[in-house]
Amino acid sequence: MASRSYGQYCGVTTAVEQIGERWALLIIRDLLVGPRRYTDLKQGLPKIPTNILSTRLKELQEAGVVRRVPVMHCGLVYELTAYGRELEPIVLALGRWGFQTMGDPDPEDVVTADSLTMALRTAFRPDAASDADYELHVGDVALRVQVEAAALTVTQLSPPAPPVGGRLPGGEPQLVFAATPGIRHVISGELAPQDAVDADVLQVVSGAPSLLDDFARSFHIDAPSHRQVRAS
Amino acid sequence: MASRSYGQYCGVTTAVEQIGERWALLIIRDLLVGPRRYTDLKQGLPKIPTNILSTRLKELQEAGVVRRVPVMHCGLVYELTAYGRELEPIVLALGRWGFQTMGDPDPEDVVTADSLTMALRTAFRPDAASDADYELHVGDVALRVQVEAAALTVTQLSPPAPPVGGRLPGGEPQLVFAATPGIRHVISGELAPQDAVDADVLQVVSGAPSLLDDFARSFHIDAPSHRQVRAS
DNA sequence: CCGGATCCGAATCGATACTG
DNA sequence: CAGTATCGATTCGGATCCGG
Repeated sequence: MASRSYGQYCGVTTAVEQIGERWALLIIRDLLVGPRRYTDLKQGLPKIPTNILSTRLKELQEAGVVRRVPVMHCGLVYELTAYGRELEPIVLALGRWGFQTMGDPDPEDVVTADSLTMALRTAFRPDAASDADYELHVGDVALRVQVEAAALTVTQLSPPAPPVGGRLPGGEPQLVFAATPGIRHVISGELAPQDAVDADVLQVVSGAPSLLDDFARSFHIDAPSHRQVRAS
Repeated sequence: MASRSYGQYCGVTTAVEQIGERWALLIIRDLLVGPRRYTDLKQGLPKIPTNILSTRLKELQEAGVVRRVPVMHCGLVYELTAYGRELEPIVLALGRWGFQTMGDPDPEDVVTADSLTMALRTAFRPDAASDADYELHVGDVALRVQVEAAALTVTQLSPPAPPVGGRLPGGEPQLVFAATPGIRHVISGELAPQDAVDADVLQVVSGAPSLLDDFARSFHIDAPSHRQVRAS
């Protein structure tokens, strides 16, 4: 295994040796949402081979990033250690960085509940957020998105996952809407919410469409000023 | 190449597809210090195979992270684009994160000028820094480390590299000292500078040893409070 | 169903050699 | 100086299988 060493004595190198292997950071991304079972992770990462998943989980435990916890009612879950949770700002920053060059989705690309949850966290602007209670649908994924006092709470409705805090969201959402991947143009500010509705990128199921403006203010990632040049 | 896709539509996934391949982040780390030639990168990453280096450089250009720039007097350099430079806070945060679990160096581990430069940047605390002018030696690497008005300037003396700003540091350093990798215990606060001198972790070549205390205050990464458990 | 382990072909990585 | 070319060693990906 020393053959995989980068041969340098440096903090960045150490970090990359611990979490730089293929799939590792995506496992961590999902675990940042909450503890997950092996099967949950496999479903959230549809293209990961099962042997890679178990290998990575072992390596991440070895590195002190992930912990294996037995759960009383049949089963066990993987969860981040305190050390692993320190990666949250880094993963969020990486998500913001990558967002800027996201193109259109491949036909085979999926949006999972955990990745969408983290995407909302990357885009959340506490200082610009107004209190609101949304229900967001993207493909098969349904999320309850609650903003209160500059704090974001995301609960997965479908597929259902236990809320992190332990409480289920009460009451009715003020706005229920569905989005296509084109919503990224709304998040980047290139497309106004009303125009997105007109272009069928967003669809209001119930509630006041004007709340979409609040949503767009609360969840925003600036488009890159340096016009990205990409060879196709 | 689509076989290497993670199959998800998500900012983190996009980022990892762009900079998550083996060696990529270490190339970026070195380029964050300044533009580098192919040969410079190869020397800074002694264990990278040359075909991997050229493959990564091509991929990073394709992703808009790196640019290839011809230089007037014979040769060409690679440099980060504006998009690539946005990774600086992420790489620094990763370096701080990884620093916490750095053990002792393998016998074959090396310390390079660029990795040490970035290590100093990760550890730099602008708010706690006092103005000073150091010369630091670690192995074959010699660095001029200047702190002025809460700003850090690192110049590579050996091996010599053109300073980023274009100016060579003037005057004499106030303190010249040599360090072994054990300096990480000083950076983490586990070892007082004086004790480090007594333990031969640090050696003052010239200047007032009391300046080492300023250095330790200016460059600091807290040890993990959550005592890391690592299986050996 | 959960939590993997095993097997095998395909792709990538690593080391060295070589070239304009 | 700035890379290609080659080739064996590893790892990855996809599928199947297995014990609870």
